[in-house]
Amino acid sequence: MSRNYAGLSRERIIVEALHIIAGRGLGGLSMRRLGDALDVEAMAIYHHFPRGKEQLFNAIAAYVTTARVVSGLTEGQGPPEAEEEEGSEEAPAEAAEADDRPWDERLTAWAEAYRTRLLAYSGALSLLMHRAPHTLGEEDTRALLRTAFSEAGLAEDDVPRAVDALNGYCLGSVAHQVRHEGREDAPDEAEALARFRFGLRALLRGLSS
Amino acid sequence: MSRNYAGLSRERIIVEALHIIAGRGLGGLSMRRLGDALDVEAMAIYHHFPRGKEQLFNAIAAYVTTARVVSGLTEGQGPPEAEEEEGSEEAPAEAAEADDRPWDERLTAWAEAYRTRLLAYSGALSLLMHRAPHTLGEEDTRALLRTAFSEAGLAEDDVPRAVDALNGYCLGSVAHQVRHEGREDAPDEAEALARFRFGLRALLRGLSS
DNA sequence: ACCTGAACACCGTTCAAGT
DNA sequence: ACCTGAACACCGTTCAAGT
Repeated sequence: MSRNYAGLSRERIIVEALHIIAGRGLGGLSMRRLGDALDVEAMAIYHHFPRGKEQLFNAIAAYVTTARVVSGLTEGQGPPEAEEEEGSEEAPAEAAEADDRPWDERLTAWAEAYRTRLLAYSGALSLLMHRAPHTLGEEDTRALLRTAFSEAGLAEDDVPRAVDALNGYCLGSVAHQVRHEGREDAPDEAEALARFRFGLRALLRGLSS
Repeated sequence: MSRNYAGLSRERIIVEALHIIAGRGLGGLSMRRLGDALDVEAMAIYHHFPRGKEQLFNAIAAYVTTARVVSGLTEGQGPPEAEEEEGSEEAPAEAAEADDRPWDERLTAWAEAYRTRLLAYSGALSLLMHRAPHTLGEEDTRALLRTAFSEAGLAEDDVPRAVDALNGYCLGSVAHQVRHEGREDAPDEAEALARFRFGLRALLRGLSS
């Protein structure tokens, strides 16, 4: 086989990797398998992720925490992945049109969207456990949450605590759900969503009182 | 080298595995390295975990969710690991002496102990993401939490939702903290604990109102 | 710049064998 | 029952080479 202009890109690699993770689990993702899926020798991936699998994992974690979920899978916007020195090719920022809904509706909407995203990439959930990507998307999110909690009347010192509590609740709820998936006593998605909302309402009520 | 009565046991293997995970991360745990640490050929481990690394991971997850933290590390009680057919050699059940403190104190005490345990084994946190061990310890815990929430005056249908919310919050808070560890803007352990308590109080207040 | 192909050290697991 | 040792298929990564 001669030359192969596979038209590889960070995003294509990440999306394909998420496909494999969805199908065979995180342990089923190998550089060679990923290469096969991309019609490329495994080593070609190293040209786009010079620091190898670790860097790919970081990029996936960044992608999962900032990509938009459109259909059943992916169709996200680029891999932000600022990661140390790199010049952070960032996503188009989504217009961020002023949202005039009350603070609790904004927080609820954000939380449910975040939950949906985490659930869509649940196979990669454990990657998020040890990687907190430094992306603009994350900063935007924190700003959004901080503003909402300020509007809710929280003391200045309490705002970052409330932001962390909400983040923790969302991540943990999805983890708890995925963790029990496939068990006979596991609730179905409808009940899981009901439970998520129940706890979310309680948390927001408790935080603002 | 002739015979080698290494005195291997499930518990010794698990504890040693957790040592390696603490030192080199989950990715640094290999059967061969684990064998070396136990002064044994890697293949000896398969006699105690016939289904290999997957079974070992399950056992570690079960251990982490039910072992007691004594000193800096481990010294937990045996690997419960009911796991499908197996006859569930369970831990001695810890006497479970009647606790007459009010419900919110009991829940707070449980949550903080759980957090401490998760933090002590934070390297194995991602193992918990896809494995929910079926142990007596877990059942005991759910019973304890259910009772407390019932005492708090929750409607019967709301009790399991509250239990899940609390579980999710604890797991997610630790995950969120570990995720940001080593980042320059990460809070220290004192502030992390303060944030955990802040969110926990809010959640309990919201759940019982 | 982008991709290949051979090579190296390491990995999980099986299987036959030892005591 | 408990452990060894060789073997096999697979893995991540490096490096020199091709275009």
